[in-house]
Amino acid sequence: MSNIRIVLADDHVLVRDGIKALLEDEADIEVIDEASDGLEAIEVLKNSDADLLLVDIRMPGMNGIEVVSKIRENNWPVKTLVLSMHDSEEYVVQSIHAGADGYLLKGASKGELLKALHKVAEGGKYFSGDISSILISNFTNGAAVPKKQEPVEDPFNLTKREKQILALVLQGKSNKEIGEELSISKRTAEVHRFNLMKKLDVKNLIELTNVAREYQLA
Amino acid sequence: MSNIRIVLADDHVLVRDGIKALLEDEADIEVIDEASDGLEAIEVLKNSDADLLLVDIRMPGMNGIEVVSKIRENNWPVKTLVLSMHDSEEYVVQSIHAGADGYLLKGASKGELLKALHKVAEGGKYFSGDISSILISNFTNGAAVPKKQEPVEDPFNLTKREKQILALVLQGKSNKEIGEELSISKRTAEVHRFNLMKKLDVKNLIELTNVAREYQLA
DNA sequence: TATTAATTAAGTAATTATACTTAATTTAGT
DNA sequence: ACTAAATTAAGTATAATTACTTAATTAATA
Repeated sequence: MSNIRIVLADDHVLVRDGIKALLEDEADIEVIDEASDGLEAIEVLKNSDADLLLVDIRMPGMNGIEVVSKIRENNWPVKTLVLSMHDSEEYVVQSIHAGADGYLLKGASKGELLKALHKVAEGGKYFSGDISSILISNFTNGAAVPKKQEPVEDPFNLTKREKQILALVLQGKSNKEIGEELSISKRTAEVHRFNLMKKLDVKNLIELTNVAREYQLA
Repeated sequence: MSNIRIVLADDHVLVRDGIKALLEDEADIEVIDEASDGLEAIEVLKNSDADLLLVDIRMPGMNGIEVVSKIRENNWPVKTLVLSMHDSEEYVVQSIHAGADGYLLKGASKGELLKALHKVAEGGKYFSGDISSILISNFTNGAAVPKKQEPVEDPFNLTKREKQILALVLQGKSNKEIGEELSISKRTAEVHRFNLMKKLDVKNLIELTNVAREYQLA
């Protein structure tokens, strides 16, 4: 197995140096870059082939959780291990939601850090300590429970024909196919599609499907 | 502190008797009633001033989770501790969602049962064993919905880059925008998109979003 | 190191969608 | 019956996607 290439992100030089020192004599771990805040971390990651980002939660500008979110949103092939000086319930849950691969509480030892790094680098998950209680409390107090959305009255003033066309669009049909299905000109279907986009204020199909889903149109 | 008044619900007499025997020499615990299925449990609870329902998941008619749901729905002032002979992820999550105050796995000892009973009776929560991994896995796969969605190993053989492009496509980005974002040619983005469509065997964006959602790709 | 797999990117064409505008017909409501 | 709204459809242009092929350059793995 190859080396684990790590990027360190923490706003305290001392902390970074400390961690580097800890990892110095690990043959299979390599700190290839550092960042002192979230934005810098993003920049660094863009131009690196790091395997893993070891990131502190609390940082100026963009915090660790936001960095993790960004990474996951864009599907960058980097694992993320979040370090926290606080075992706040909030942060743990947020990190998990953001898609972090692991979470280490402040009390973590060197051994635990190494264990976590390896586990995560291999594609696993690592969450330190007894966070089940934290998770459960969050699980039960509704925060993690998806609220059921009430059926919103279509606020877009779609006409019947437009709804009809929308349904077909959402089935992946092309304007030509829609035209054939409804026995109208393909150009007419185009117009309807155009008007739909305008009314729903979207600029592409993806947004259209999202809005349609959200408002349960069609 | 007053006694803990318990109602036992389990379809096996033997199990009920066993638990009663276990609790017999506990001064502060009192089994005030029993039920052999879910419906009976509901009836019994209506006409009692029990503090806690100790209920098995698997029961004829109405199962333990449904009973818990009913109790929570109607806001009856009874704590609920769910007993499970199976440590299925499914049940744990469902129980928590239903609003159970505690969950005991089959491996639980007498000591653990007592601990759980006291904790729950006091208004706390008790979840046995290491269910944090269960919770996390359920927590992370999107909504904390108790739907049984197997952790389908992406059967499409998408490469890292392809997953990355997929994420951007699903954000409604055009090939040009994707190219700019990843600092590659728009033509390259086109190729990736083309390969994605082929691999996922879809013929338009709509199907792509559906498949991606279904398999939780990206 | 050898070899496969992944990423990159250009070429060529055909098809589709986007972004409007204008305007002729239906339909529907008052 | 009158009017507004809805449906129809064409014109014009640009942009984007689809559907391939070929092929060079990295990475990863055996």
